[in-house]
Amino acid sequence: MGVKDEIDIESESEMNFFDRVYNVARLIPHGRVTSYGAIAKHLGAARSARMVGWAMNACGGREDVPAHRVVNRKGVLTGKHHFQGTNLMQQLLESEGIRVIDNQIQNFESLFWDPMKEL
DNA sequence: GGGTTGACGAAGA
DNA sequence: TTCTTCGCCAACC
Repeated sequence: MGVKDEIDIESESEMNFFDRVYNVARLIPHGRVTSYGAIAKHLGAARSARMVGWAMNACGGREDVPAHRVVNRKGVLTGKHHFQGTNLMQQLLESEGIRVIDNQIQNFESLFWDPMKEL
């Protein structure tokens, strides 16, 4: 029986960077948003915020990954162009009670969800 | 194999 | 204070 040891996720550190990004993104509660840098920082790569964005691009259109809840540090929907349609990202956020004006999330600081602080 | 790009962010001038 | 530059690392040309 030791042929295949159950590869349990003992530690997230063993996971790929992309998977870890998706894992955190899934934890974002509805009606809340976070930033790429916050996720990167939580993963221990504070300076790899770009990789988080790149990971979202690689996610494709996976519903498990609420990429629309991830914006840059300013609360601007910088990646909305990567979603289907022109303002799908904004509509998804507004659908959760988040007000978005001109690609800018209103009351961003209050809606901000810090994975390090919440987790 | 090397240079550029990218859904970012922090630090420096 | 704003503007510029660097870092980060994977993917693309």
